[in-house]
Amino acid sequence: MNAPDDTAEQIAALLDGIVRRQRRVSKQDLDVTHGQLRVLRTLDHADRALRLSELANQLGIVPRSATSVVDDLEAAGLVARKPDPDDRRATLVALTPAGIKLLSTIRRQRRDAMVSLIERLSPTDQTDLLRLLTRLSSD
Amino acid sequence: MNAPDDTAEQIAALLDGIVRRQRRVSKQDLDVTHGQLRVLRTLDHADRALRLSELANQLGIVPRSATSVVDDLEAAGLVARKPDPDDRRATLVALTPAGIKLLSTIRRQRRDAMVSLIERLSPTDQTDLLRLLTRLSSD
DNA sequence: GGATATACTGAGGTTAGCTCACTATGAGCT
DNA sequence: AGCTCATAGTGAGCTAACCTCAGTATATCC
Repeated sequence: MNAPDDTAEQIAALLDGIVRRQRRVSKQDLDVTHGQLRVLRTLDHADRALRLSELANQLGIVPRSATSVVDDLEAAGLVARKPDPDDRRATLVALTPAGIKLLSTIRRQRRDAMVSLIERLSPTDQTDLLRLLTRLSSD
Repeated sequence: MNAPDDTAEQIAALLDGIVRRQRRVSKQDLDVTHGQLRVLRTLDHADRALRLSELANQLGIVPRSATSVVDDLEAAGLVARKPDPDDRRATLVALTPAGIKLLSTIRRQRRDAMVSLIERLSPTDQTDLLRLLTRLSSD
């Protein structure tokens, strides 16, 4: 095992460990799962209703997987489905007032473990990290 | 949503996305799963047989979860269990020659998607990333 | 108007965890 | 020695977050 490999393996292990640990912690005191929170954030970020397939695409998952998450969020009253007036095959998914409220509560209380962990880095370090991770994501 | 929150949320999303995507890719052309590979690497890194509970601890999972991964690896002939001579309650887990060989094949062929992705960063960037992620991991 | 493509969902599978309860063994106390 | 309590591993069974494949409804294109 030479040095560069070792560094890369260490980074891989850290990335993995951070995500895994935070994901586990995050569900402990939140009433939504990590996957559900990702949907809420994506919808909020888009600032409009998204088609289910659009949502799946932005989440990097297949549409069928998005269906299930949206099912659960809809049952919890946090998002609502409505038919797309332009295409009767499609379904639009939008945050409900309850969903918007929950999201802002989570943000205000820093209940999102991953985000609050990252916020412990200095702004400069956050910028550096963002740059490096963006490079890893591109492609 | 103010700017710092936005940066942290972007970082969180990237971290999550990178790990998720790479994990999915990694199982496509490897004959071991991501979790199994983590065990092989941990044993290799330790350079000795580890107790099941020690292994679990290093992986950041509960012992019961390690049992299952080791079961599968043992069935594949990549690791072997043997009783701990010092404590008859304990089991030691060690890489078999086949496990060592597979691990070196994976490394030589850069078949580990996450590691090869990271290796596209310059050594300097890798060092920076390692530093930042280590800060996120500590605690 | 018929072939082909696209949007979603039902059914069912996998990975990577988890808890809870049990057995076997070790360690400490009297 | 005997009793209690702790520790190591595992069986049983659960969950989250994905996946594929097949099916239905609608749109589009020739």
